[in-house]
Amino acid sequence: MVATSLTIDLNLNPFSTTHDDTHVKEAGSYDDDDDHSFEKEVDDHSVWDLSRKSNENKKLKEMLIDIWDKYNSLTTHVNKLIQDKEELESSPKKRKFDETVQQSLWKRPREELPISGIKRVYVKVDPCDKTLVVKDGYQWRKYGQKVTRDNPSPRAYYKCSFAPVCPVKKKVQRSMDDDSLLVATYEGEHNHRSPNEEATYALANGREISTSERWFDSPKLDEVLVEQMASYLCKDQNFTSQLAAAITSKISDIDLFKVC
DNA sequence: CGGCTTTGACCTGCGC
DNA sequence: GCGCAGGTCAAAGCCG
Repeated sequence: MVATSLTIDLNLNPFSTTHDDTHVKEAGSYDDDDDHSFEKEVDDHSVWDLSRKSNENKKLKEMLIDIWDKYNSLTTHVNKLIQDKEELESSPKKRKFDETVQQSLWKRPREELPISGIKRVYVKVDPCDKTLVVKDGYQWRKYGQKVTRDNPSPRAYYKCSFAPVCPVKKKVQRSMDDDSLLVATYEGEHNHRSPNEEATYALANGREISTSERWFDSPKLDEVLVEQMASYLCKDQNFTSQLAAAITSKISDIDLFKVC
């Protein structure tokens, strides 16, 4: 597993960074009778500061994209590991049973299944939560629910909201062995970006996503994205310590201005 | 009012 | 051909 770490120079305080020092000194050495020169210098400083922040903003956006890519690849990797582990732990008899079920599920012999067309994803959920919802970034429309013979838990059938343009279907059913595990089976490949990827893409291009450009216009999307990013960043001690330092520095500077 | 979920009915494939 | 089981349809109801 690859450990991910961030080194972020937030530069939240425009007067505290090393390359700002000379500028602050110059600004502080003006005579009172040179008002115009001082104003011009303040304007220059604002423009320069704006430009610098704009560059930092751009860098942060690039980092956000990178983080999101890493998050996606890690999720895929974890799912694969869980799947491998389950296969190893299951007895030969059970494995044979699973294959029989898998074949009957899709009404096609296993060897005829497209290798990348069908994939299973295991999602840990609260056992008390009886809803068959797997949050995967895409929007789904439920079109059926059925209790199957081999599992007392009902199976939910979903189509991608962009059907018939997008042919992807998914089935969600609680695992027989583990009540807190949902098994999502995907059929087909999305022929569009996920709403999360769409948001990240738009962010990277430095523009808002217009309603017509969004694959779907859900206010929950931003919320989910922000939560995921916040959760990811909070796990990085380097980031949190630098953030704390930057905030402390900013607060002390504000206090300093008040005194002046 | 539009979009989504629910749920019973119907369709389809497979084994006997 | 029949019965069974999984998969899909579509009308009704719900909700924001």
